[in-house]
Amino acid sequence: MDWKDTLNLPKTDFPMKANLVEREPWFLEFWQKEKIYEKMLNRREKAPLYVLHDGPPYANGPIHLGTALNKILKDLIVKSKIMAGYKVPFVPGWDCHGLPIELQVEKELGVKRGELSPLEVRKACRKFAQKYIDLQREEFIRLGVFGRWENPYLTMSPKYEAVIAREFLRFLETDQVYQRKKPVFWCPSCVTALAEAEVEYETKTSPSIYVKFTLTSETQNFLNRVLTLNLKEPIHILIWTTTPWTLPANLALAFHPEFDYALVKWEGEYFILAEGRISALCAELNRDLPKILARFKAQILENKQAQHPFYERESLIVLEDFVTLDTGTGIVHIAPGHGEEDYQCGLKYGLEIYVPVDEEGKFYPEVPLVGGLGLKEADQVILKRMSQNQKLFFKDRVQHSYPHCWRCKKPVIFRAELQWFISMSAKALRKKAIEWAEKIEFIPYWGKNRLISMLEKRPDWCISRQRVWGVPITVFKCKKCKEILKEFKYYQKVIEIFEKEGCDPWFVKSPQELLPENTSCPSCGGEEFEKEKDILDVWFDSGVSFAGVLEKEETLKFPADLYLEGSDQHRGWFQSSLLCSVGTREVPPYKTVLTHGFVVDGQGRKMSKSLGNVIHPQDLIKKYGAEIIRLWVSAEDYREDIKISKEILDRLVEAYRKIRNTCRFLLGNLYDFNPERDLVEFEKLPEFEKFILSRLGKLIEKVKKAYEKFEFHLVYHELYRFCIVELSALIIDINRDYLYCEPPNSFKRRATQTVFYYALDSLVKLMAPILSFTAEEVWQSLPYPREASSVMLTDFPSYKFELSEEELKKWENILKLREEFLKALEIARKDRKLIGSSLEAEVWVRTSSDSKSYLENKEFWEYFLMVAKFEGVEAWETISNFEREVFYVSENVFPMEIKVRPTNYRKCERCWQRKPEVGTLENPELCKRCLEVVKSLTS
RNA sequence: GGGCCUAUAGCUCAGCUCAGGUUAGAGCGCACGCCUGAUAAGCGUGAGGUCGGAGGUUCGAAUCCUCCUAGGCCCA
Repeated sequence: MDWKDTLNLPKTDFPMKANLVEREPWFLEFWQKEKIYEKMLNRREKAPLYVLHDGPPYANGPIHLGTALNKILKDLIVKSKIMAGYKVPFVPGWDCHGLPIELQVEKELGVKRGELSPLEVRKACRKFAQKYIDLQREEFIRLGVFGRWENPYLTMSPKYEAVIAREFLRFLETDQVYQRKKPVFWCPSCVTALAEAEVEYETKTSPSIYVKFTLTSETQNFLNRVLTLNLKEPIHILIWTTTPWTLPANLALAFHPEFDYALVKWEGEYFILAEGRISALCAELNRDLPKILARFKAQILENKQAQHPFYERESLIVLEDFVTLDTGTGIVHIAPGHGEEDYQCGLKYGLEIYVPVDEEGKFYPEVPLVGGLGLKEADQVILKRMSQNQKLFFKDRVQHSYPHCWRCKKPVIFRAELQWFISMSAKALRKKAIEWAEKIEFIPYWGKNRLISMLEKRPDWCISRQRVWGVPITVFKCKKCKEILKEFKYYQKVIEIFEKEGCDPWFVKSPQELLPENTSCPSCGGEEFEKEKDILDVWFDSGVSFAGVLEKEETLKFPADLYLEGSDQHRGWFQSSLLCSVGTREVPPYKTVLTHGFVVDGQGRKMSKSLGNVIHPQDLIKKYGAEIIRLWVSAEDYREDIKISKEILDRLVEAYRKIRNTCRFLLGNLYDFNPERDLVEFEKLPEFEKFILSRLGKLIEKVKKAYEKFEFHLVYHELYRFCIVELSALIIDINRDYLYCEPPNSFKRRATQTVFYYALDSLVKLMAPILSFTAEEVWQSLPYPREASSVMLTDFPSYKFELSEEELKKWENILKLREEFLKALEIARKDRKLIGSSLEAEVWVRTSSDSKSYLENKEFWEYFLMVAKFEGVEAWETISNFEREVFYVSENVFPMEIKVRPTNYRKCERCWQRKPEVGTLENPELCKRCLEVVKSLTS
């Protein structure tokens, strides 16, 4: 007879092979059709609200692993928080405006800036952004991310654009906005400002000149005194430049605060230059080493003056860290209107941001010497003048890398233009933001310092861009007196228009059409106005999302509980949001900031096309399914760089299979289990079953805590480990006999099933936020009535299952002893080939250790070790010696000795256990237990 | 060049900031063996680490300090 038919073998339709790639879409459809996310929220109608505000990704391409990581992390939080009892509405968003899209659109259309009307460009940009919003939305959904996808927030929607303008006006109203010149890349040939992305670096030949700035007599006297010299001849500060045309704009000379400067005599003249440049300069200029008359630090010269080389004007001596000893003389000529560092220096020393060059690269007519000239001509005139008046020390030509316009390919210049700024100091914005940052929770903790140190150092926020794909800086200026209209009442109408039509009208309507009727300048009574042409920095767009989303949506709240983005956003969104919120609401927009690192390859290097190590989420979905990406996100500690590689993915796939198979086994063995009917009370369970449940209780506790602290990698590790250790290696392996061989409704079997029931119920819920697809699949395969139509509509388990300290200690010991027996069995199996399965073994143990009392229950150990016979002995002399036996002395439990022998008992053909009675009963193939079971089945 | 961060077995992580103290742990993978009633499964045993490197503080450092190396993010 084939006894197999009398066993309770596992039954389930849940397949071993996941087939994620094909199966996932089915669950996506299920969640969508059943409106599961909506139901999750409805279940929590009265629950405490937890708002995770989505930082909008930029809508200009398909998602990459970084975007996927970010959204999945958010999804883990949304799902786990809901299952933990919160209401977590997630409104995804997109950042739609900005230069990168405008550039890509111009490229696609093959047009240059200004060739199309602003509205045409804006229309194309909107279409472009919408295309990628739709694409990314599908990709996010495919990853199993839940949220209000049908109605996301878009920074280009009319309502949102109106909010952006409205928030800008709040800054304007409160006098936190001002206009000031700032150098930008400028193409004189295209007559336009350029963004950094529009600049290409090419090799260019330029003049290389050394110019003398002679000390004023006052400064010279001062220096003589300080250095106790008495030089009558003039002393020159020597500078080097490759742009002679910037000399008319020179206002200062920068020294480094730390360098040693030398006063030298060179061919009868006196010069000041950095000591560290002397020898290099001598080589370059082919001169002898000069005599050093004195050394000094530049501090003594700070705020003194030198004479401009060709104007009746003085140049201020300043100190700057950016001066280097790589080239030049260690002294840098400063023209605040023509360079970024020069500009910063100008601000620091209160210099005018002086720009004598017009939009087409010509000097303004009133500029002495070079008025009306182009830059090249000006170079010549300046050089000629300086050689005439002996200020030109040396002249050469040099090849260097220089910025060029990406459109016309001609060299660009740095030229200061009027820009709009949000002041960090006017209303103490910087101070307030830092004070608030102190109170915000950062995960990891060091994010706080990072944000604060950036806030401390950041300059005023330049919010203007000379482009069209964005929200205009809504400012009217009186044509007559140039007064800015600041009060909101002048812009009421504009905002109303924006709310309905978006901000397109600003670009085409006249100020009269946009202003309220009969507006007159409050300052001079003028009735004609001009409107601002620049648009806002996109960081302002997303920075006010708290106003556009959190405050506008009834389901949300301001401030948010959590913002979660990559660590690059300390400079980006975290900062812009904080500034916008504190600047207009006096409070921060978030309570907690969580940052994650960046995705890197297996060696920890960033992904780049040139390294060829880029991994695309789309490929992973096709190969492994979204589930494996989700598992990857959970498994890696996101606070550091997040590695991904073939090996990591292989490991994850293994882990996935193990978890899946464990669930499958539990499912298969619960096929006839109905918790309502068959569940055994915890207190009535046998001790091993109770022990496993106590471990399950610990697991639940740990996992819920890990979710709470956003430590998902611990969730993954704990769940995975539990499947392997407590389930697969212990109770599944050991209690399989009860499941298969005992009568279906026996206590032993029901007790084991009870453990399985709790384990599966807990596992499927605890893993649902991460392995959403698989958890749902398991849930739909449960053989007993489900408490909800989707696992997503359940709560995290809260089973306790506590054991006493004493019992826990006992089990710690039992497991330790088990290891010793397994070692002895392994020697018998592997080294001596005495046994195969442990069921063929007999085990004797002799010990006088503390553990002795744990070893007294012979029946328990036979069952627990799955051996034919287990005996404790007082002395080895009491049992006879065998040829075929293993004698093992434990190294970890002292003193303990174990003997293992192959058994002589016959194998029960039904349960495969070796029992003494087999062969002596009415059915010679069976053991006593099986005989009874079989009888009960047939009766 | 500056600010912040990271570095523990082949892989993923514990332990390590504000709390230094037994032979540095886990799981996977690997090797070997077993099982064949979870079977493109399952079980067991074993081998893997100068805790990135070098100094220092200390009776004692993976843990505290300094420097260096490699890498990441943000700036210049």
